[in-house]
Amino acid sequence: MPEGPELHLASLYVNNMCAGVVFTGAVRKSEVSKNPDVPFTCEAYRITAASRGKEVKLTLTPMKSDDSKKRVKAGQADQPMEIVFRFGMSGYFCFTTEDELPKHAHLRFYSKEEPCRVLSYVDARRFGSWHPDGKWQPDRGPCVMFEYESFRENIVSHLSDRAFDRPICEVLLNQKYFNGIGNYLRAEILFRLNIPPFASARTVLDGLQSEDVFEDKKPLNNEITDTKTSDGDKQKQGKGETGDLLRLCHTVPLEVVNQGGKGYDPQKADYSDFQAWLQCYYVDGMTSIRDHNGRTMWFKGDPGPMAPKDSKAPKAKKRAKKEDDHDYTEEKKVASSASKKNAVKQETVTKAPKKETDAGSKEAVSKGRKTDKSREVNAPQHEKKPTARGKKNSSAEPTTGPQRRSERTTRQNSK
DNA sequence: CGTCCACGTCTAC
DNA sequence: TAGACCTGGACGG
Repeated sequence: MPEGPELHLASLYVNNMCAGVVFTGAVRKSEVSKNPDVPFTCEAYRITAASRGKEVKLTLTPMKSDDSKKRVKAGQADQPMEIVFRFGMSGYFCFTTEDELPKHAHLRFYSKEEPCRVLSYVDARRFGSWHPDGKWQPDRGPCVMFEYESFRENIVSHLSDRAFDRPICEVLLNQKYFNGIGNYLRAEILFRLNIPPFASARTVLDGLQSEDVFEDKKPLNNEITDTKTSDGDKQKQGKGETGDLLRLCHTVPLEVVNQGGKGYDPQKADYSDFQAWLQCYYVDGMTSIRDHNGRTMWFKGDPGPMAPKDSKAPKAKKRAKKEDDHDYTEEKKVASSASKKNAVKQETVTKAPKKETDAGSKEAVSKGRKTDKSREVNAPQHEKKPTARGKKNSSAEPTTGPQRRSERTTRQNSK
């Protein structure tokens, strides 16, 4: 759910769902949350939202009342309050009736309706946070989607920063420069330009200008153009019709925003559109290894010179999840309508069968459970292919559906 | 039932 | 550069 596009869609969701809605009372926090209390109580207020990179800001605005001039009741807010949210791995906003409150609704705003509805910040894993100070996190850079010019300028003018000493795929997750880019976006962006994920960031970015020379070019074109125009070595990416790396850090997230979350029918909201949109992340036939921070990097072809030498390949499972959680597409609609859970889309990545090279034995993974990341998995050196696991359906390709992208499992071995 | 994995930061050796 | 912080879904036994 939460990379720049999802945070922005969340802000649109709040603005759509809460337009015209009057909220009242105190802002309530769940017992279990360690985030700060939000000291705001008001007889009547409205809520609006805005996003910047991977943050969303809610503005609570007190409404004027006849007696507002006279005396605001003690403890009642008369000034707007702003709260900045970061979504962690599982945060999202949801507007429901009180009895439909989802599990893990950690911060709640109650409407004045009867029966009332509640705008909730929901976060199962609780990695997300909110900050009543109302400030965008100071060290985060300009939004890749909506502050494009300053985003470019910020990078071009700081290329000497040691932060760019690292592989481009790791720098893309540095929010000081790429506010809004996350794990699926970095894979999609690098894949489209055929940039080895572990190529030096500075080398890849060197020479790019603050001004986007593709500015008035046509928006984008999904062709993968594997034209591979790279005869020479100096592949200064950026040719072709898509634009340079920085431009894609802007346009690719916007493609997700423009999908609006998915189909036209909010009730059916499933994630097949999003899955169909993915060209690399978690896509069958692609390769994946863990970067130096233990995050899985999906790509195709040459990993690049700075690839972790010991590099481990992530397991290889199946996948039938939903990428884009939460359907922020619904325009306002009565929250009470029955929403049936339609079956979730299944299908998916069956790992390509491969010969499992690993010796199996080797040093046992003595460290037991670690944490979210950094699992030591012996990687078959040559082709690190995730081991195959059972395959489910999906074998035959429906004549109609585009399904999993590129069935061209062309294994373009690097060498 | 147990293991592995997940759209992200944070902070402590 | 490791953990820490969390819950839950998909699989495997």
